[in-house]
Amino acid sequence: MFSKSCEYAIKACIYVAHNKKEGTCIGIKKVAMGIKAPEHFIAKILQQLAAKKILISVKGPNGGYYMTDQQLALPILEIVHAIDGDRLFTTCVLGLENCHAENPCPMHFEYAKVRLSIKHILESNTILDFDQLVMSKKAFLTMN
Amino acid sequence: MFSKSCEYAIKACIYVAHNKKEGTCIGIKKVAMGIKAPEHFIAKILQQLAAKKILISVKGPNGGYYMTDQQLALPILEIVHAIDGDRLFTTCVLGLENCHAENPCPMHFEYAKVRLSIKHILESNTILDFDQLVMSKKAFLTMN
DNA sequence: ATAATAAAAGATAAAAAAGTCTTGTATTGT
DNA sequence: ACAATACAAGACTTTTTTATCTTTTATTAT
Repeated sequence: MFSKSCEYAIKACIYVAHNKKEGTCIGIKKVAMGIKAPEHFIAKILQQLAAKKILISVKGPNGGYYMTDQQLALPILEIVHAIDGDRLFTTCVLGLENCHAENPCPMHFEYAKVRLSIKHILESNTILDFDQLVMSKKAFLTMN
Repeated sequence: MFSKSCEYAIKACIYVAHNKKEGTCIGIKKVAMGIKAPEHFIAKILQQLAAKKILISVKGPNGGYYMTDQQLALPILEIVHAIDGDRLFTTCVLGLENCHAENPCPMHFEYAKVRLSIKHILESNTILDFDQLVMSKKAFLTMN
């Protein structure tokens, strides 16, 4: 479904979202620990997300990453797009080069519905939504 | 979603299904061409499928693979299971080690529904069903 | 100014997945 | 029996993905 990078990206955003006060940063090391991701790997992902304006980076002592209220309100789909592009919604489930309604693979139409419901999940949930689930311990980013 | 091997496996089964008369085989080369898959790669996949009794292999001249009526009636899910195991239905969409209802990731419950509808597609369509779609040109295994 | 901190960036390495090649073995038509 | 055919099996290579390491640059507190 998602690339490993994208999984980390979603979890990292939720984790950064925990620090809501604007201007207060959370460093890479804490993020990496908090979501159990390799530090240098997550560093690159956060850079990409910052480049796509999904979060804000601050250099220097007490630097790190944070999110504005507007960014917190972004749907999870934005993160997926930033990291994996649109391959999730465009590549054929059976690997056909250019699978579409006029030249469909046997699963095309049935899978199209699945794709829509995935899209709906990613569109209707914001980063803040998932953060609140985690804050209220209704969901988790790691295992206990 | 599926591994490349699994994509090929599904297409190969549908292609082999075209030859319905029991005892009449289709060789690896024809299968590979018919679904545009690398010959040696598809060979291994067909071996795995034969080992799992999803199709039958025949050695020697005029040998190859064929399917019985019972095998034609198998749901696509059987192929997926044979090649990819159950990872599609068990691994967490956000990569958590052991994501379940008591320790769910933020997407767990919503994605569970998606998973069910994927499972439903794979259970309710047999190899023969997809073969008939292809035979009647309502679906394709390659691009035109 | 200087030292400490932390992200940025690029190079490198390890692991996994996908694809290829070679050799072996069974089967069948002649 | 023999040669041709075709699957079987394992080794090997390539590509892609994931992860790590090193150096650079920017920022800030002292």
